[in-house]
Amino acid sequence: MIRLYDTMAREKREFVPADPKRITMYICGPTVYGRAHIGNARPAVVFDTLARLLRHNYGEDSLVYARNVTDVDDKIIAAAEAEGVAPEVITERFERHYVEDMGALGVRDPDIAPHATAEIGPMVAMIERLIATGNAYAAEGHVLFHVPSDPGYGALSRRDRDAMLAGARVEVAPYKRDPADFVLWKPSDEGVIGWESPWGRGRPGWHIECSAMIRAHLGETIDIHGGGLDLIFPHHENEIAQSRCAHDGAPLARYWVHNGFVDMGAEKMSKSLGNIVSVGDLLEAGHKGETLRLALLSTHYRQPLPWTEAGIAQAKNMLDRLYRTANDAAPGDMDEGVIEALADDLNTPLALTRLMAIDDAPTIKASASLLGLLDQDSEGWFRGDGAGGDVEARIAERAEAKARRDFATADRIRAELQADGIVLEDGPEGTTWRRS
RNA sequence: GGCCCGAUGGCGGAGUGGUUACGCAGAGGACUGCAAAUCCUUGCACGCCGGUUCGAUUCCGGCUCGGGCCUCCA
Repeated sequence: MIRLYDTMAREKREFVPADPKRITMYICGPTVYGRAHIGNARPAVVFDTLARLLRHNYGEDSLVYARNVTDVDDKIIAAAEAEGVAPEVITERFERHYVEDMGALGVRDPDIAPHATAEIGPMVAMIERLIATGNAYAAEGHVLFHVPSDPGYGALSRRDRDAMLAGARVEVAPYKRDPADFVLWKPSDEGVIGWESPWGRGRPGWHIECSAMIRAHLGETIDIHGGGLDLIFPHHENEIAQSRCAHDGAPLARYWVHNGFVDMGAEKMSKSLGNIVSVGDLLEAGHKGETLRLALLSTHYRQPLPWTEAGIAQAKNMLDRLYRTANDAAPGDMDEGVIEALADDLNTPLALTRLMAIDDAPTIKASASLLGLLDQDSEGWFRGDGAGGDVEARIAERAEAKARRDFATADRIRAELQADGIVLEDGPEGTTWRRS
């Protein structure tokens, strides 16, 4: 039995899929206009882990996991203009980076990765439907969702109308009937990416993209909808309103799952503050993707995650130990304790603790796969792909020195290799090496 | 200002109405020519003030501090 904390209910609920043979999960994916930072990586890793757990419990083919790519957006348009290139140049470049970076973190590709620009038809259709039901209206080339037309609005974020208006920090556009109304479609100027529509040439608003793609690929009501907790309002609230109103009241998702933030000290990590750490930078700095993944999983997904060098080092040390113990064992049976921890609202810290406590190599190997860890063999982990160079020759040289009890020479060789990041370990079977 | 979330040892972090995990780092020991790895041992905590209770880190209230959202930021 899997339990998940449902943001809508604000409590852990037993997860009961509508159809155990076809579980549907949708995660808000990246807007591809820049390199993914470690905070962007958290939901990708968290929901990848949830997907692994669901597949383990219900069967490999039981899950349909969709993660979209937002490839039409004002920030993309701005980035393209700044570089003087077409938007596709930007979106293709950063989607490629995103896939590479997430791959390095052991994130499997979702089953479906819908692109907003390829789904304009369904979006227009949903907007037309919302106009027909009286939940939306066209004004000055825009189409807006009329929030007061949906009495259920605000249930996920638990805010009432007054609270929303009290804190509004954006000037209300004159064409809005109500200050809370949000854009479904907006006009595109000459030269800006756009599509013909019943309301003129334009482009979709962000929220309608997800609603329409969910409807097109997964259906009217899905089992799990996930994303970062900053998306609760307005993004997910708006998705809920659009989808419910367009689907005769059918709820959009049965479970809402949100991950917490990664923080760098006291400050929120954001591009505007310039204190971001991109996954690419971390990998370039020599950290392995698997280390970053473990660091991301060492805190429960709903808790804020402090991102520090010490935390990365700890994750690396833990993996060293796990790889030593697991050696190159073939996966055996999974540990029930690990499964149970994950099944309790994805308690990855507890699962990791239990993983560390296992002393049977095949069990470690199998259990780690649920967490997306220990995916390579130990030699790959400790030595990497790079050739050992003359390491073996130096080891032989040192063995000769040791044989004649010339420890000064032996220690000098060991120190020289150490300086190159090569650690020697003398064992009963002779000397082995690894990268530090 | 409104809504929401959090506060555990040097760091990370789980969990619990009563004997308080575990990991990383540190210390001591074994092993080693010396190391490394491994094994053994080990110190260190539940933000503050009240309340409920035989008993609270755990439940309730207040406070302080921190974080998030408040119209397109994971």
